[in-house]
This record gives sequence, structure tokens and C-alpha cells, in this order.
Amino acid sequence: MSNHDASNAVIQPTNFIHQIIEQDQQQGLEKVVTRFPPEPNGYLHIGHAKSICLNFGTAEKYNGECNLRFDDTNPGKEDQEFVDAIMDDVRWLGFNWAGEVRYASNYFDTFYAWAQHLIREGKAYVCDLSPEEASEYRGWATEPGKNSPFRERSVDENLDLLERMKQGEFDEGSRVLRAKIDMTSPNMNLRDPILYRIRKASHHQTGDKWCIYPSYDFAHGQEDAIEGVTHSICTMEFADHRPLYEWFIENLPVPSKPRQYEFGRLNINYTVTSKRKLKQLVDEGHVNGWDDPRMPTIQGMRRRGYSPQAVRNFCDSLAVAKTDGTVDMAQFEFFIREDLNENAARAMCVMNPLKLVITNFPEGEVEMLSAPVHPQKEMGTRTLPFTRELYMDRGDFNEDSTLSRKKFRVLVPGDYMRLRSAYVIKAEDVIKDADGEIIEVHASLVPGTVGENPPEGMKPRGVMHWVSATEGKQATVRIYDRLFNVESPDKGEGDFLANINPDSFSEITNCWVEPDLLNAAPETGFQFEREGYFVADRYEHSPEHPVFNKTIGLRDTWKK
RNA sequence: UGGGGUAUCGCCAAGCGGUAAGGCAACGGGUUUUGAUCUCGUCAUGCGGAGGUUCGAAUCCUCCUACCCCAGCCA
Repeated sequence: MSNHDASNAVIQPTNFIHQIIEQDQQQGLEKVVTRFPPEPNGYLHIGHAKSICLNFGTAEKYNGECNLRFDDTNPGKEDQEFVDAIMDDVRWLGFNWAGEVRYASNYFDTFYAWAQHLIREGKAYVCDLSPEEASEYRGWATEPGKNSPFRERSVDENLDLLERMKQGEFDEGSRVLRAKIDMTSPNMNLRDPILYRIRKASHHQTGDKWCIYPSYDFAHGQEDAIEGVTHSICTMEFADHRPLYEWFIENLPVPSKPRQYEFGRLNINYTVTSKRKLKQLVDEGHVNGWDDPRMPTIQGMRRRGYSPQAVRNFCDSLAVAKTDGTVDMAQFEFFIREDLNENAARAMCVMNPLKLVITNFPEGEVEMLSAPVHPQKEMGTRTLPFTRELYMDRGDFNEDSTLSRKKFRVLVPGDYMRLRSAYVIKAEDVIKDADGEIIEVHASLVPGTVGENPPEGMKPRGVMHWVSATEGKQATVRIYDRLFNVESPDKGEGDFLANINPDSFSEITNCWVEPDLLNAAPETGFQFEREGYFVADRYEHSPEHPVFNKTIGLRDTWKK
């Protein structure tokens, strides 16, 4: 069991950030404000989900607010498509951001004024070094950098140059605005970092208004300050930037003083979560788009049938610490199953059909049986049409009647088996085709065994699922397995693509399901009993052409 | 290498000087018309290593080791 309190919400473990917040509150902090600041240059994945849960969850926990803010400072890589998808993802997870969606680009005018402010203070200058030259001047870990020859330009010249950069007078790459900090700092981020670079690209929010765009460093902390963010939570790789983050907060007339805190990124084994790699999987067609059910994207998980609650429970179970560990996929799967077991309606689906004829049940007759939607919870009942001709799964029949009852809970000639939510039957005969392949099993039902135990001496070997061959419906089932078959696909020598699991996807078109399943709304999750959890496909499922995606199998503890 | 960060059970972790929580996984037992669920139980004389301080150390000090991040006009 995971940690649940009385209201069945996952108890969030305390973490160092919450400890800090509680200390701050004791010092008089009134309202906690956080933000989730994605760059709209790709789709969100499970790692972002952790950040979303942390930021929104923290605000929720302390009755504060959390903003959704797009860090859109690099128009070349960004797109409205991603803005839309990200908003959809955050909502799907069940979070509401405070007020309107924010954009870094909302504050571009302010940033420009602040750049001028730094120039006037003698703390910023326009540098004409080429990228290559700048790299040389920057020095290296063990060797200090050299001051740029443009470092001592006059305030007026800097102001003029910056204005002309803004007007588009200069080529991309020809000039940048840099902060004047310390070219000998052991922290490379402090060696006169770039504030503005020339980018003559159209921006998805501001169009062609700007020819210069602020760098992440010159934007992020100020965005936080403008929005009154109190705790700016980011991942560990930004720890090196904190001194710079603080430098801007100290040297600019910002309206508030946010603090940055870093936590360790989420890694999960058997998958990848780098935007570059995910994009490559999509672009090269190794998966069918960003929402392919095998993708660790939020869109992919959604289409796979993971519920938002399961994703949140998983994220909340994760510790917020500075360690960079890798969580077992099994831990995620636990929360997916836990949620689906609790909430998914049960149904039957035969995926490898074998005709089963009930010889003592009249032809043409349909008996409507009633079965619970859920074995433990009160979720009502469903009706199952029982007929003379049924389908059972081939894997549930074996011709060898000497098989151990304990190890093989399957139908064998001369023995009994329970049909789930229906009769106990006894296999009597096997019909084969010319090639010797079994094409039908004939069996007789034991009267009075629906909802009742059979008479003494007719102990069923096990329980199996079934669907009426005449009343059931044909459906397509898509089987998904992990995309990679090694624990750390991105570690090691070779290309991570070499670790792709060639059997991660298969489609079965000849499945038989309970007739009611045709009416399932897209994105409804079910447990196909004894098979696993499946979801009606978000886009392609319809009553005319039912399509179910395998979300995850049942926990399977029996050993051969 | 200079800077930043991290090391506690197979995995994720709590622990904040008083004698190793919890979850996942695993392994046993019970219940069961899903080999599911549920349920009961087992699972670190040990906290990267070596010293030291202390009545007492995973927690404090010293040195060492390993791993991750930065050195984009990316975020």
C-alpha cells in the first residue's frame, strides 16, 4: 500500500523545499507563490509532471498560488502548437493556474528597460566579439577568461548600440549585450553572461516586434520577481545559475525578491526523457507521434490509459531531493494499477479466440446473465449474453488432461472449469481441422452453477473469461510494451535507438468483446479480466470500429 | 582539471548527536467465480571508505573515493 490518508489522497512526504517554506512562514511569509515555467519547444513528459505536481502541489498545500508561465525567450525553437498542448496537459493533470497564462514575452518591455538600467549603472555592455572569439575569451575551468575589448564602452554608446540591435540594424551573431561581472570567476556563468542576442525571428506571441531576445538568465528571475513568485523551484542543472539569478535580483529594481531552489530531476528506467531524444523518436518515425502510447509524454501516457490521478499519485510518491537517481518503472506501474484496479469497470475480451460450443444449451437461445461491474466496489451490474456458441482464449485450453491441476488452471478434456460470472462447464470433445489444429471445443454446462458452487466432485480447475460468439462484438486491441528493452537506453556506447524494443507494439484485430463495450466513451479504462487494463482509444475508438489500447497487464505472480 | 551537486536495503527514500521510518520490488502464508484485488509475515548490528571528537555518530570534524552537472549568442 502506498501512503494514503483517510480521504484516500496520497500523503506527500515532506521535503526540503516544504521545510524551507515552513521556516519562511514562521519568519512572516504570507503567501506562497510558485510557477511552472515550461519553454514551449516540445511536449511535456513525465519529468515535467513531477515538476508540475511539485509546483502546483506546493501552492495547494500552503494555500498559495501557482502560475503557468511560458519561458518563451527563444522564438526559433518555439511554437504555438506546444503552448496549446502544454496548457491541455496541465489541465488534464487537474491543476488550475492562477489568473491568466503568463509569458516571459509579456515582460519584454520591462526587460529592455532593465537592460538600459544596467548599462547606465555601468553593469552591462554591448560586445562585438563573434561567438568563436567570445568562447576563447571566456577561458576554461582552470584558466580565467579575458575581458572583452568592448567592455569599457561608454554608457551612451552602449545605449545607442542596444537600441540599434533592437531596431534590427545588425546581423544575428554580430553583437550581444553582456553583463559586466567577472571574467575570472570560477563559475563560468558569471564570466560576463549574455543578456540579449539578436534573433530576427518571428515570435509566436510578439510577432516581429523584437529583433533581440533576452537569455534565460536575464529573464527567468525577473519573471519570477514581476509575478511575486516566492519560491522558484527548478532542477539541479540550474544550481550553477543561482548566483547569477541573485545578481540580477540584487542589481535591478525588481518588485520582489524570489529565491531559487533546485531539486533532482526524475529519471525512470526503460525510458528516455530528454526532449532531444523524444523528438528524434517522433521525427524518425520510431513511434507514431508525440502521443504514441509508448511515449513518456503526458499526451502519450494519456492515450495509453494512465489516469491523471495515477500520474499524480506517482509524482507525489517521489521524494523531492537533490539526488539524481533512477526510479523503477515498476514503481510507476504500481500506481497505475492501483488506480485502475480501484476505478476501472471489469469486462471480458477474448484476444485469441477459440470456439467453445455448449452442447446442452439450446441453439438460438440467449440467456442474459448479470455480472458485477467491479468485484469489490459497488459499481452496479452489467448484462452478459450467454449463448450456445462462445469464444474462449486458446491459451485456456489444453488437450493434455494429465496436466497438474495446481499448475495448469486451464480447460482440459473431461475436467471442469468455471466460466467467469457464468456456468461451470466440462470439456467433452475437441474438433480439429485437416491439419490437426483445434478449431472447436465442445463442453456441457453444469445447470444451476451460475452464482452457485457446483455439486461435490465437480471442482473447477480455474476460472476463464469468455464472450458470446453470436452476441459479442469484434474489436481491435493494440498491445503496447516498453519502448526500450534495456534499463538505461541512453547510457552506454551506442545509439539509444539500438535499444528500442522491436516488439513494443502489435495490433490484434480479431478480438471479441462484450457487446456493451462498443458504447464505451473514448478514454474510458477497463479491466479485461485476467488480461489487464485497457482503454478505449482517445481518437480512434467508435461503436463501428472499437479500438482498445493495452494500458498495462495485471500483476502476474504465478511462476511456471 | 576550476566551480556546482550527490552518496542510507535490488530501486526511490526518511533521518537534522540518543542508538536505521515508509513505499516499490522480492520471498513465504491465508482468502478469492480474475493465477487480479485483499490480507498476514520476512527483508540494513548497517548508513561510499579511512581516521577523529563524544558516554553515545548515518547525523559533528579531517582526509579520501565514486558518480552527476556547467564551460551554447539553449532552457
